[in-house]
Amino acid sequence: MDQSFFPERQHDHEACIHAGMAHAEAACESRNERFTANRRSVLELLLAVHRPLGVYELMKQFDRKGRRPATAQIYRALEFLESIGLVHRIESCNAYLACSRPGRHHCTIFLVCEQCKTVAEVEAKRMQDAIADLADQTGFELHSQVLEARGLCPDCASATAPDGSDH
Amino acid sequence: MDQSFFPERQHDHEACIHAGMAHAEAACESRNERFTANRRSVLELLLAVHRPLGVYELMKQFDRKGRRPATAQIYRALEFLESIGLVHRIESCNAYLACSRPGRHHCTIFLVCEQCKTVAEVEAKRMQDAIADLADQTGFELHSQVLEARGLCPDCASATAPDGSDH
DNA sequence: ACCAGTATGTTATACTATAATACTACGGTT
DNA sequence: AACCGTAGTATTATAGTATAACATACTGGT
Repeated sequence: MDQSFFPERQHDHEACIHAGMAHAEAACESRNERFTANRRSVLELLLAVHRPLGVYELMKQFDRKGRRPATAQIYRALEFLESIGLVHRIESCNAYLACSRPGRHHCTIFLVCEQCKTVAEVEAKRMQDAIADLADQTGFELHSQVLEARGLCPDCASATAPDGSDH
Repeated sequence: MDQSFFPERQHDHEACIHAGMAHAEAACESRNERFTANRRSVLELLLAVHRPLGVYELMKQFDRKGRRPATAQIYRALEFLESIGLVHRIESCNAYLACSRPGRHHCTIFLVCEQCKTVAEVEAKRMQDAIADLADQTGFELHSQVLEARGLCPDCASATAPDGSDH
């Protein structure tokens, strides 16, 4: 069983944040967009966890020398980050997640753990194909799709297994 | 091209509302649940259109002899209707849709028209299978899924086609 | 008539989202 | 260097989504 789609317990999270920021830096540069302090802070907060954060959560953690930003500022940063594919909105959580595979614009599905809220972002080619076919059949002009699965990640599933066992 | 997944322009909408209410009646009866005035009104409003309605929209149209209900009442009715499969929440709209295939508990995907907001609810067996396989591969314990496609319904797609034609 | 359980009415509050406006920082032009 | 337009920020206000808490009313069974 391949669990590598969910972040491993002992993965090097510092490296993972670092890579995210570095990629963002490059992505902005290549588009001639500015990676401002506002945008930087929001992305940093999102990269710090592998789960979606709501705007209030972001706002509370966002510390610009004591001042709390208004929601509008957070949304602006999120909108920008989303527009260049660095952040995804998770519809079933009304919250935002740092992209774990930036630069690769594959169609993905989000596996959302209802217990620990961790989200795995995994490629969903088969589903993409199924949706495209379906659109063809129905005459629907497909623009985008929302694919989210809800349940328990491997760790939480084994922790809450009916017999309490874990193997 | 099969467009029957989207409601036809000239379909008998009265019959369609009627059938929805009749099914709801039966569903409540069979579960020993009460189909109260509150629940009835909300479902009627949703059945009156083939698109998702937000809670404010429901509230405004909801006329209990001049009195506007509070949001809590609407949410209570929605929660109940959703729990017995008569209503679906469309995550990407933050709004609620009357089920167009009540009684059949298949896995479905919602095709949401971004122009006219009409939603088609179509069976998605292939996607269900793909997700189940994916869950197996990743050790994810699947509870439910959110499948929504966004784009243009056949009518709106042809109306906004680049050449303006419609044939 | 009473009781228990369910649903409602109401108030309050938290969270999500966007509009509008004024101000500021940056880059390019002359 | 002064000017100017654009993009981004700061701030205020407001709309829409969602839930908690509590009192009241309805329903069915004994």
